[in-house]
Amino acid sequence: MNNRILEEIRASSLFANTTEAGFATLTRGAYVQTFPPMMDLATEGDLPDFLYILASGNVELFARWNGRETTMGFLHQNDTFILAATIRDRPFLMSARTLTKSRLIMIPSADVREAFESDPEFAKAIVEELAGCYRKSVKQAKSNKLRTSTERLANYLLRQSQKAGGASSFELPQEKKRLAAYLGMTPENLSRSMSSLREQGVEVKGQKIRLNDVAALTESAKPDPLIDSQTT
Amino acid sequence: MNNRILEEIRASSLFANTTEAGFATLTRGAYVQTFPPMMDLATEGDLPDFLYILASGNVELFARWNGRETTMGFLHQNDTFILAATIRDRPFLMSARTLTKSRLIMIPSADVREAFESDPEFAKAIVEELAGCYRKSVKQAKSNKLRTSTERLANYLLRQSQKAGGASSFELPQEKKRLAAYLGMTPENLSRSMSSLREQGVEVKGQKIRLNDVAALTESAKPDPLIDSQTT
DNA sequence: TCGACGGATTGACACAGATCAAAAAACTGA
DNA sequence: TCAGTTTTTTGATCTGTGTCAATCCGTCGA
Repeated sequence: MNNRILEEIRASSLFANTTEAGFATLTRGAYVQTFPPMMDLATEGDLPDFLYILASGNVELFARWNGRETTMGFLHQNDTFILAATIRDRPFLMSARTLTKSRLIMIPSADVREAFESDPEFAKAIVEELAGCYRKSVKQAKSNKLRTSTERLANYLLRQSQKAGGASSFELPQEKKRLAAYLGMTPENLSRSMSSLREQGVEVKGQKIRLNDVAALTESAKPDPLIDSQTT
Repeated sequence: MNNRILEEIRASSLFANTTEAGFATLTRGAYVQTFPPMMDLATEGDLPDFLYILASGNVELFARWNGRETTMGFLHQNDTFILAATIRDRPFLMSARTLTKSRLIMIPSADVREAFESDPEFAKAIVEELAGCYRKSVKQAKSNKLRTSTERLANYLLRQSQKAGGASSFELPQEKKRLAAYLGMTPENLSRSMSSLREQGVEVKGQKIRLNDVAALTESAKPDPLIDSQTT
């Protein structure tokens, strides 16, 4: 494993404070692999062999039941997945696929569990990460149960604007049909919801979004830090 | 703090393997308190002062947004709550209230964080617990997004039957209006869904449920271990 | 025992969102 | 560049679920 890759792994917040010994354990069997778009990385029900860390690219988490499929979330740089399954050595609850060409760091599950036992700093980072994942999941559940689909969309747009440094103009990071599934609606209704938000200054041109009246949108979307804040 | 209470705390799986030193840290400021029904224990947005462990009774987790309220979950004996918030020292995302008279063990958040740092066994237990909470939350999200309300109810009934040791007859552990909120539907529709499940042998008499044809109900509910299994 | 209250059920109706169909627009790859 | 494919949009319609209102039921305290 070459140094550039080791440094790349170190940079991930999960390993920032890991001891040298713990880091050695984690990287001895680790490797980095590049995947093409639309490649399945993990399938729900399988047992975890690796902990994945997304070094670059975009990954979709999704789940199926009874012939239906929905999007559970999107992963971005430095996000981990399969962590809870790895810790408990239980089957994945969600599947993952690349949306764009992606580079993934893969660490054998057994090594993660060993480093967790031996390195308190790593254990602490794991707990922070896990608590963050849980809190994100609770926020999503609240959003889905307490808001209508248009309200979810409006707040999603405000969060994206936030993420883009408060820019009033930004690009949707994925196709609309996936965004629709993520927000728990059909593509047809996403399109209609976008139109209905025109009254609040939302302008859509392909993947480009422009918020012409953030104040009005905020007024109607009523974002709540206990659902929408990024800092978990 | 008397011995009976200490033993009670020890019995909770979170502390089973905790070292003596860690246990001392956790219990030095801990106390046990009994609350009457319908008492608010925590309010979303507040910062965690204590980690709560439910020694006996029933507690409801709920959340509000924009004047709406929904039930996020029910807690039973030995369940913890506010754990993720305590770990990250972040505001609660959910509120909690007692449904029945309940006894709660309360451990100061600072002591939890200290024990977590100093006792690897406790840290391990925390991670297991947290991973379990996260997985439960993901399962709920899948259920809500992939199933219709009647499907959610049918699978809920099968899970309850399972919990009752596979008994075909059992009691709903809470009022129907709370169950409805938990399942993401109105009380009116819960009632109608129950009626529609009569065809699959579901018999309702007040809080008493009787499943006269588990095979037929299972056939139509299509339970999935990746959504419905209790063992996370 | 009775009355009062909250919870549960039933029916009528409204509405958000899904489905189906078709056209338009945006990509894809030779 | 252009055919072929996929995604997005638009319109029409349908369905599941929510809302409102009335009634029923069970519990509990006087």
